[in-house]
Amino acid sequence: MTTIYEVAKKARTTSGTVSRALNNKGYVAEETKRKIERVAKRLNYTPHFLARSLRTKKTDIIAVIIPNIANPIYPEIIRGIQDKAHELGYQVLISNSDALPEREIELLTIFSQKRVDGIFLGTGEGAENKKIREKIKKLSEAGIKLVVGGFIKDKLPTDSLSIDNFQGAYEVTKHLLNLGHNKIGFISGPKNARVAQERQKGYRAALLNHNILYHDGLVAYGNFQQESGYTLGKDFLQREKAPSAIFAANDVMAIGVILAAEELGRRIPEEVAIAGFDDITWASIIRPRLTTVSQPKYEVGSLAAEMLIQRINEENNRTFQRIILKPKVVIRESTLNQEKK
Amino acid sequence: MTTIYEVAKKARTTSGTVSRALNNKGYVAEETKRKIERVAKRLNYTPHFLARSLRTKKTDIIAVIIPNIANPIYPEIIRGIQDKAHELGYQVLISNSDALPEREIELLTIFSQKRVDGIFLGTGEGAENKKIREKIKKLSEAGIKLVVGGFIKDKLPTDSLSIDNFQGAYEVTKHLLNLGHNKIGFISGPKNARVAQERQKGYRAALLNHNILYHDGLVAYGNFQQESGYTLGKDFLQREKAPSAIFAANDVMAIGVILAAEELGRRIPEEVAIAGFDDITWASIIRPRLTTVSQPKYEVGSLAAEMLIQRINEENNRTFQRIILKPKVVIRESTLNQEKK
DNA sequence: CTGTTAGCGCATTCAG
DNA sequence: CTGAATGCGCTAACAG
Repeated sequence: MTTIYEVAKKARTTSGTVSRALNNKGYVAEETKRKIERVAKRLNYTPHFLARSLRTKKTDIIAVIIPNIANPIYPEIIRGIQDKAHELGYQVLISNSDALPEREIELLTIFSQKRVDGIFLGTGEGAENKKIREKIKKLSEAGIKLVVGGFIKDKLPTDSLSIDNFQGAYEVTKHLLNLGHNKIGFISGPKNARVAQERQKGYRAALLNHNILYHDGLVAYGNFQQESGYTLGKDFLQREKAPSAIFAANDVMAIGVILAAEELGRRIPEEVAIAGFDDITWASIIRPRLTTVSQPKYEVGSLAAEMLIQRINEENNRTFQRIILKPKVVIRESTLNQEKK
Repeated sequence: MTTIYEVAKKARTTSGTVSRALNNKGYVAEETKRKIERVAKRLNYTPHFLARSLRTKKTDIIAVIIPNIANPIYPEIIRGIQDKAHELGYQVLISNSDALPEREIELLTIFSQKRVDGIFLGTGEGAENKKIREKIKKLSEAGIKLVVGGFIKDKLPTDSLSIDNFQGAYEVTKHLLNLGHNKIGFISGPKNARVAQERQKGYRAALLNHNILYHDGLVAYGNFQQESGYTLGKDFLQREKAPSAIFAANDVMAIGVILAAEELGRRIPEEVAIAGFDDITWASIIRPRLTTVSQPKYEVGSLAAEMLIQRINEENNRTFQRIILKPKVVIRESTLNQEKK
């Protein structure tokens, strides 16, 4: 590796001047600057990232912690983060927590050891977990730049963003109710997953609003995987008094329900209407196309990266942003069968 | 931030000893060691990653360059890479090249500036591009640890792995021929994409093997996106003498073809058989389920990470591995409609 | 077994 | 405008 000293030597000057010249900082005569640039190029000089970082205390790297990159809602979010980050000169480190609080904490610890400039925590159950809240507080106090995505409970000392899960669920449920369904099954996520809880609350509130009794027997708890949607959906459909509509807390499970309905020979939406949440790519490819709640994934990612990097670039701002994005219900054939052209 | 010096001071010793104690290196008395550990814990000491890296010349980070994380074949590969990397103590930096050679080169340059210990290049057209080949050679000579995935043309001075694209395509095509199709449309990828070229060769070889004339008119060039599969598939199907089978160079385009067929009211596979390549998750969810060529994505990622990290941990080994994995044809309803239970 | 010393490569003082 | 000196925090080599 060629160092700044070698460049300085060949250019008959010193490291300080080379540094200033190459970084366009401070004064340096046009002529010496040109000379230095020529020599640097000839020697194929490239600054040593680590050394520079050690000095400047900036790595130009942000870390992203998400439950699982293989979960179809994340790639697009990640792409949004990456594009914005690259645009602003940052690289992106990505790790999976599998939504395990211990793992999230472990990763937060690793990344806060001065290897990255900031961290985006796309939390699983996340902020709902006490240990994680404490960890976040601690990091924030230690000056670690952090943005939390997903569900945010308290006024944590971080910037955060999430979509309005309650509202989204409320609205799809209302859509189903308006179609005349009064027995709607809900397939939730893991009991401790805050996102699922919120969606469940939205579902419940909509029922209430329509004067329909909330009934525990119509709520099943899955794990956000297709298999669980399939199993629980099948169970719902095989009951003596099966619900006429099923709303799953995410699209992946909703697709499982569609497969179950198909297997049982139930027509969708005539015999059973099905709705999901997320609007993953495949929601509009599967047949029937899936009614769901759409969140602008790419934009969420992009916005998250922007918030984080902005936070990185300012000192001691103790007012935190809390952005809650409005979701949008997308009505498709799985609840309403009518061609619109 | 608390440094090693503060720990040393409180423990009434010096930085060297603290370093040895905390890293379990060299000799250090049990007692002093315990003391140091206690103090370190009390002060909440955590080593400064950059400083350590500058000294040891290791970052414990690997970089991954892929065309696009939002392309459904990548998340699983990435997950394989991440899991293996984490297991071995590495973090993973991920960037998208959008299969643009200039972008690949740019990213290779950035990452080789001592910010990562090694690079996995999951190339788009990649090794087929002269500039990239040169770049790879240069980096290899400079001692940068590199593993290239995807299609590999020459005996480049790097480890590499890819699946046998030719073989996979050959076999699905043979499958179609054996079903009696003798007019098989092929939807390729971009003309400069080596992967697509190889798959096309496999298609062609299978035809030849069955004494069927290869016909340019039966080959269309897409861009690996669903939309192009849809458009080109529709075009094939609306011809006066439409092919009775269509083989697309990847699943995403094949799904586009399925949608086109559906829209035109053609029954699959009775009126048109459809096959893809990759076996993405959705290939088995879409109806009809898609016949395709399966590659063990998670394992590919895991293996790639393993190769790279092994390479990182050895000095000056100038013999390079070239692994070519065997793909497997998965027959589903889109070509062969029969229930098997 | 432990303390001292040096230096990784750079950016930033501070004199001049 | 430029050179010299300093130190970011750590580990490794060496002397004791």
